[in-house]
Amino acid sequence: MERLPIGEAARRLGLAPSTLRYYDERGLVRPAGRVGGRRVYGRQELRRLAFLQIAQRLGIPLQAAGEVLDAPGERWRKGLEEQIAALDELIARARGARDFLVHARDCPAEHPARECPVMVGLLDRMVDGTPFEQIAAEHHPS
Amino acid sequence: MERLPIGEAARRLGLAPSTLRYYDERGLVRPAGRVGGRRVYGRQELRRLAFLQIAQRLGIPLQAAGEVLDAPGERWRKGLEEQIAALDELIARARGARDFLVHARDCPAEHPARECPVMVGLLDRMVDGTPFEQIAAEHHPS
DNA sequence: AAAGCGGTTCAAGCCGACTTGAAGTCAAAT
DNA sequence: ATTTGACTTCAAGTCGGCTTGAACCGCTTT
Repeated sequence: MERLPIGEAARRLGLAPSTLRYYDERGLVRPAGRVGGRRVYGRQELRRLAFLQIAQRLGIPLQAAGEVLDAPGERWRKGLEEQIAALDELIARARGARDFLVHARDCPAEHPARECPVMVGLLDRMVDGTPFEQIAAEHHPS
Repeated sequence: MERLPIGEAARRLGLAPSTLRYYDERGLVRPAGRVGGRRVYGRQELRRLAFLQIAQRLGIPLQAAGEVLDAPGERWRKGLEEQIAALDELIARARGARDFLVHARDCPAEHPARECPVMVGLLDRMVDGTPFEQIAAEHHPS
């Protein structure tokens, strides 16, 4: 059972040791134990770190991710439902935005954000209160 | 030609007036002008704000979004290419993560993050250095 | 014995994106 | 005449997520 010192654990996940200390302090990922006062990390902890990394790259706050990770049975599943819904929304928005940017890129106007009628029209709808989510969804019906 | 005071402009976009002042100060969105010392916003500025809103919700830093918006012709298109690529990556990651969470949700284990073999296996691959992008891409080939 | 390495704690600093508070201006409504 | 409301500036505060710096410890290598 390999138990890695902080530096090695951090290296594996592409993080700085200070980050792991910070996570420890915040109670997000506590080391498996201490050996001579030094933090040592095991598989479980590395997995927790990996999980947090994924969550974080998707814009989920560390706090929320940590809670999902610690929630038992039912609560865990509920937390996941929320995150899945959030991801579905994110994906829809991203696809809408992508189409939008692709259009902008292909538009012959010199300054599409000012001249392109499609782009301007879309922005104007936002200005008039239509949430981007909706515009994105229209253009990209799930 | 309607020129809205800061409060009205902010309301239209669901922002706080202080946010618009902040954007002005940072040079991201300057009001169309001043009337009696007060900021007034026109269509162009509202569109800029809408654009920044979209960008921001996708995790693009304000600075970057503002630069894309101001870049002329070729540079604009280059900036867009980058953002489109970034979005493609984001979408791929999000879809991978979604599958991952869906699996976790459907896993009968009490604590999937600890017990579910698929989940644990995935996390372990990350621990061993495989970037999540790659794992996500495998599971969700574009 | 001294230097280097990798850890330790604690406090402070930094960045982005704002928000909040204090003090003032101005026009319209009571 | 005064109060209300929306604005102005400027300085400072907040929050998340770290990083940095100072001082120290214990082991190994030179």
